[in-house]
Order: sequence, then C-alpha cells, then structure tokens
Amino acid sequence: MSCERPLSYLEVEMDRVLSSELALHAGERVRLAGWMHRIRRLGSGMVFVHLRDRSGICQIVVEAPEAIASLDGLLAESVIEVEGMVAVEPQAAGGFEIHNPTFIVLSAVTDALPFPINKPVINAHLDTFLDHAMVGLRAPSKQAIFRLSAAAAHGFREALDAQGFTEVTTPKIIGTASESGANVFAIDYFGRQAYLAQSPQFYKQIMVGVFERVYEIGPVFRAEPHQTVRHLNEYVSLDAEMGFIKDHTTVMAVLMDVIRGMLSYMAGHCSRELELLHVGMPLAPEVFPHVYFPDAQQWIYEHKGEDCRGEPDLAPQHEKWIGEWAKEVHDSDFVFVTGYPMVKRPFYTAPNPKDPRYSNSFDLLFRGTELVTGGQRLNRFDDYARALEARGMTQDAVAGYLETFRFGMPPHGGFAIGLERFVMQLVGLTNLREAALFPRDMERLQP
RNA sequence: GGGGUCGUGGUGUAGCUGGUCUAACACGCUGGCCUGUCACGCCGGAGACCACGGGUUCAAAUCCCGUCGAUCCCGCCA
Repeated sequence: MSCERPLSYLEVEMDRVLSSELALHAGERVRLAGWMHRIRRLGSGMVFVHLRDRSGICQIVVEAPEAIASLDGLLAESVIEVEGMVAVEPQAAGGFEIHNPTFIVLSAVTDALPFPINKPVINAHLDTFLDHAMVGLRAPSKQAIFRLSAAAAHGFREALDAQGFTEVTTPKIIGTASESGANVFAIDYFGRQAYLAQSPQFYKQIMVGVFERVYEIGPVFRAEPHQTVRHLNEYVSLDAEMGFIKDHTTVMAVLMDVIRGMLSYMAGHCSRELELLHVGMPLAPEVFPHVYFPDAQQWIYEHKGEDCRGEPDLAPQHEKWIGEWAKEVHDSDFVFVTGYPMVKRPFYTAPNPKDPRYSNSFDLLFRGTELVTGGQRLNRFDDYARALEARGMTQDAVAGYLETFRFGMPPHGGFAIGLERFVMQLVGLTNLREAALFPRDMERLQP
C-alpha cells in the first residue's frame, strides 16, 4: 500500500499564472490554463488564441507550425494548458501577451456551441439562452451578473456582521403550510405531507429569541402561478430580523445601512463587472425618502389623476410613479412606502398604534420596483392570539411558533430583500430570469 | 387564473395584402487567401421541405381552424 502525500493547493497552483497576472511576469516563461475563448486563424502561420480563466482573458500568439498544428480542429471552449513567454506588446489588450507557446489540450471541443458566447452581445433569446445556460453562463457578460450577485450577498453579510447579527440557516422542508397556505409547494416526505418553505419568517423570529439579531441567505419557494418578468417560483431571499427595536423605523435604519453596505462592497470589488455591464451606481442618500401609504395614494390622485385612495395596495404602475417622484424630488433611486394597510399584511404584523388600520410595516422600492418588505412584528402572545382569531386561524397550526412568544420576546422586526430583484434593478435587466443562474418558473424546471 | 403577441438552417432576423421562395441576410460551422487579429477582412461551401395537424385554393412560409411551444401585460408578490 502506498501512502503518497497529496499535493497541497499551493503546490498545484504554484506554477500556474492567471491571465490577469501577466504584468508580474514580463519576460518570464509561464504556464496558464483555461478555456479557448476565441481562436483566430490568420493565414500562413499566424494564429491568435484568447485564453479565458477565472481572472479574465489574455492573448496568445502562435507562429510555430508545430504549435499551430497542435490546435488543429479545436473549437471555442476547448480547455487548454499553455506554456509560453510573457511579452510586452502595446498592440495587445492589457499590454501583454504570450509568445512562443506550447499547448496541452485538456479537453477538446469539436462541436460548435449552441450560440457564440465570445461576442460582446449574446445573440440568443432568453428561452434559448436558458436552455443552454450551462455553457451560456460562461460568457463574460453573464459571468459579470453573477459576480455582482455574489458581491451583493457578501456586502449584505458584511454589513450585518458589523452590527452584531448572527448568520443562521433554517429548514426549507417544513411540516405545516403556515403563513399563507395557498402559495406553498407540497412534497412527499417519507409518506407524510410536507412543504417547501416560502419564507424563513417564523424561524428567523424564533431565532431573535436566541441571538437578538439574525440573518439568513437562502432560497424561498412560492407556488404562485405568475408569469411576469419580475417573478420566480424559487428565488434567493436576504432575510434579517432583530430584537429590541423602537418600531419599524429602527428596521428601516438598519436596512438603509445594509443597502449602502451592499452597494459599496460592489463598487469596491466589482469595478470590472460594473464597467462591462455599463452599470452606474444608484443614488442612495444618507436617508432614503419615505412616504406614508395613504399619502402616496393621495399624491397619485393629485398628480397622476388616478384615484386609488382606499385601495389596500399599490399597483406596479403606482410604484413606478412613486419611484419617479423619489428620483426627481429627492435624488434617490430608493424610496420607502410605510404603513401598508393591515388587511394586506400577514397576521404577525404590528399595527400602527396611532391608527390600527395601518401597519408598522414598509416596502422599499428600488427604481420603481418592490425590492424589500419589512416591518415590526407582534411580540406578545396575547396579541398573536387575537390576531389569529381575527383572521379565523387556529393556534394549533402555528403552535411551535407561538411557544416563542409565550416565553418572552422583545419588540422586534426585520426585512427580506429579493436578491435577484436587487441585481435586476441594479444592472437594468429586463427579465428577472437573467439574474438567476437556473431560474424556476411555471414552465421551466431544466436545466 | 384572464388578455395580447409570436413560432422560418445551430443562433438572431427578413419574407407573411398567396404566384420564378428552387426561401434571403447576419453570427456560427466549413474549404481557400491574408504575419497583428482582438465583433478582423476577402472569395467559396454545407446547413431550414418555414413548430405540428387539418382546411381554403389551380397554387400556402404567407389566409382560416386546432394543438403544442415561447413571450409580454394584468392579478399576486420579493
């Protein structure tokens, strides 16, 4: 029996140079590895290969006949290892390129891609793209979207960690369809009926009783039969919940801090992606403008001539108008709408003590689209008992949840940001599906 | 769930008031030319019985009906 020591990460990576690091190795012979992003065969003895790795793209100039021959028949996306000389070359993008290369083909591609992915614009319908997302996502412009997505989540974590929040993960398979029974997916759980969680709401509140401040990044599942550019049946929710608040305005203050944290993390770490996607940072003032729900309706009535006063909710068009108002009058791409009517909010929502028709809750609109919902929750058991009764719900269905409130819960509240929506609005995508790696909607389960 | 629009080579489109459409263009693929390309360029080539089924007509990619698929709006939500 042999007992060979596996190579460490450092040893494995030791002599691999990334395409973005050529400047550090001018005049040296280096080894690179990656995908053949593009190959241009100029006649008689000159070939340009663009090599793509996780750091970017660099150019390799091939002139030796035997090196050119080693690339025969290879199509884009072949995986190759290259050894060659780093040369200073003003003509090359970035100022450096690889000369006198030799190649090892790690994985040859001989079939044409379903559509070219090395063009500035991907020329494929969204549906076609999604059918081939496994390879389409390699396109730099598509990569950039999901690097931004990752950075947004990172910024969210960083901002909340700094405020003493603890990250938690809660079950996505749950035993009771609690919050609003109609919108959950039922699954078979060893012969019993179970459901996919449509929100970590109950668990994050429970965890406030443990940690005071918690957050969670995870998928949520909505069995809503919608077919629009801003809905998915599975999406990533950035959830936060905190105890010992004054009311929903405390939550709003934390949320503003988080949004700014997300944006500044992206600005600091994703300049390349932001530039590639032509994304301008949104206007996010120190304090986001906010408008009380009935006042928003009154404003719409007076300025847009549409009378939605008394309606329990705002329509997408109303949200667009509010967003325009915030931008024009307050130089902000973000705007809070506070005090949504209690009838439109779930049973755990805390009412406005001065006018119990309205709630201590809010939505945050980002460029005219709903991005965040949040608010203050009830925190006393008796209030829950009354709220459930008023809605004709039984305590049995949520018994475990209610135990939390029987044994002492502080005034608390929280919010949930839709990650894909955030990225969609930031980048200016026209369809939320472009902000999800493998989106799930009513029709799509693959890939 | 209600309504609108659309289905043409691998991809994106043109054609669609019926008639040399033997289906055009661009990207991709492919043969050739070019030693500085980087959305290279130039000359050739392959590849689509026009989503599927039925109907009208002398004649259908084109008009009608149905089916399937896609897409957008509304409702609902993040």
